[in-house]
Amino acid sequence: MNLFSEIRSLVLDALGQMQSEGALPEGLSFDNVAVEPPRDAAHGDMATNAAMVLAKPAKMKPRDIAEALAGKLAADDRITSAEVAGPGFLNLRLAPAVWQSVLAAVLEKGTDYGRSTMGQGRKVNVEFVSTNPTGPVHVGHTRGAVFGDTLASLLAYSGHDVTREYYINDGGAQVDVLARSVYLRYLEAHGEAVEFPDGTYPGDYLVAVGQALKDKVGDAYVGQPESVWLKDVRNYATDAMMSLIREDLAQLGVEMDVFFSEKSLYGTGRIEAALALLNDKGLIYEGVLEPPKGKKPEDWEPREQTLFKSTEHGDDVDRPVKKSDGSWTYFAPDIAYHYDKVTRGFDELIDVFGADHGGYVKRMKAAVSALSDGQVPLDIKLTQLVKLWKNGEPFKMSKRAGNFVTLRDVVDQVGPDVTRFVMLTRKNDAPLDFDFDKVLEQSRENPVFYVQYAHARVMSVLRRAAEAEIAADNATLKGADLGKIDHESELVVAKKLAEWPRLVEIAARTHEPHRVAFYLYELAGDFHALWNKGNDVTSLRFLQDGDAATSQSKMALARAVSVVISAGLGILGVTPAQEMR
RNA sequence: GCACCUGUAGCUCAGCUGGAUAGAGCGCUGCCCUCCGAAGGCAGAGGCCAGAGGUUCGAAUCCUCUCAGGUGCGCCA
Repeated sequence: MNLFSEIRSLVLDALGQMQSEGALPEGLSFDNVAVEPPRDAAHGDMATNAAMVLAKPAKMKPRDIAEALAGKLAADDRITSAEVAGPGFLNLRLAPAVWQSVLAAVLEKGTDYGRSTMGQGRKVNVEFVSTNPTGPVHVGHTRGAVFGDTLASLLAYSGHDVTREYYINDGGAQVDVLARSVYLRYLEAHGEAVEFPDGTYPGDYLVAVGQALKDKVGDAYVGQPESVWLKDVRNYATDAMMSLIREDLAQLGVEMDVFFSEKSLYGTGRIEAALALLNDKGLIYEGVLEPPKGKKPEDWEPREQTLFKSTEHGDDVDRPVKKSDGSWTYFAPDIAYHYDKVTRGFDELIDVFGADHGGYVKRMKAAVSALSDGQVPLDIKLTQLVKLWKNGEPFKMSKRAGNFVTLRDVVDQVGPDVTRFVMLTRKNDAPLDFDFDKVLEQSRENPVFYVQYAHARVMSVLRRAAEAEIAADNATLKGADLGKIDHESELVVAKKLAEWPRLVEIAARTHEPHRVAFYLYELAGDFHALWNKGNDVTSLRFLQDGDAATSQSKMALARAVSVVISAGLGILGVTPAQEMR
């Protein structure tokens, strides 16, 4: 139930009537007619721009249309007033019964209130994290992990058929480096003194892998050349890293549906097939790229390479798919991978990258556009850097993990719920400060706390009701007399709840899950405000001494708040607090 | 040099794909606890939405240019 679309339907019906009565010309498009909450609540509950949007095509004065429309709308018993304002806005006020019906809907549908069919079951693939299988997940990837996972949940909640996917970069030179690093740890496990030259991974997390390798193969690889052990060690090490990464993600509550191996694309003809398709479209050629101007690489020399004509699909320059020695660039398997996603029948693709991959956006979009003949949209979301703070200083990690802060470092300190929520307190394309002290602070400044506190307060009320022997189970609250919820301060909260379904659709459409976190903060604020008014105005308290019926009505409102908070936190992957400790 | 992102109150940030007098937290000023948890709430001051043009009934939002910060730019992934 989305109240805003209901009222919009009402407006469109009224406009249709006006047409049939000749008060409005035929053939107008109502697509741009919007019904929104006005920026200033003093203007009313909802506002429509219908008159202004239609004035020009109808060749009428906006105020004339608005006046006529107001007359129609005022006849509906949901509308208590319809006033023309400003250049032609129509401000609507809704009857308390409408807001009470919102509460009833929340209690009836539970956390499914707000669920939308907007996605119409469209298949969406969300690829995220996709960190190299060479070590643990670090904080930068953590933000992408939370963002991607939450976006996936949000899309599922709004009626999409979502697949969460991880692309394992196990096909390039970095996994050879990993293998050599593990080999050194393996030698170390045999008691040899080893040094880690530049370009290897010195992190402590490989110690256990080297030991495990020793336990598995004994001394079979000691003193042997790479040709003997490299392939085996590489496979062994990447498997070990992937299980490490899965554990890290599990700590955050992230579960992938598909792990897709880059390696599986090599030697199977799949890269060749994808490029052959591009070639058939005339988008592959041999050529020489210009050096980047201004910042010329020292050792630049022109070389002929196999290039993808990405400029035909919106890129700035054409991109190489083969190195000058004839081997594939990183881009080539990526093309094949995205082609695979297209052939799996997804209606829409989403990639979540770190900001340092911003340079790949245009070429990836160009590739998908070419491969799907423009049929499958690809949205690429970039997550900006996370800066960690502790005790007022930038937080740096010991060298143990390889000189970076890991997901586990963060989760161990503040827990998965706080980690997830805080990662969404900024929109994805703004940098994020993560302050270990502030995120655990118990104040309004800390949105996690503030939202959880609101939920805990509702739970507290329900517990107290039980102590006072007032029934407060869901069935009872559903049957409560919502007509008693009519004080302006209470209706403010109900109105906020009415916005939830609309917010879900906006957040899903824009691929911006942070909107959910901000909404919950606002909802919590409205609820806390009402709670505090109960200090002065006893009739606003949720529990009314000796009046079970009224208490149950008030608790129905409180319960509705907790339901929507639960639904929102559910999308964010955060567990609602039952009490604050 | 080019591309992408960012620029909104003293500080940290929202701002509904173009709506009305631009919002919140912190900080500042003044209030509210014999009262379901004050871990909270109420009120006030504080703005050239980086700057300049343009598009239209209407711009923080769209277009162009400029300035400032960030991230990248073939033979790494």
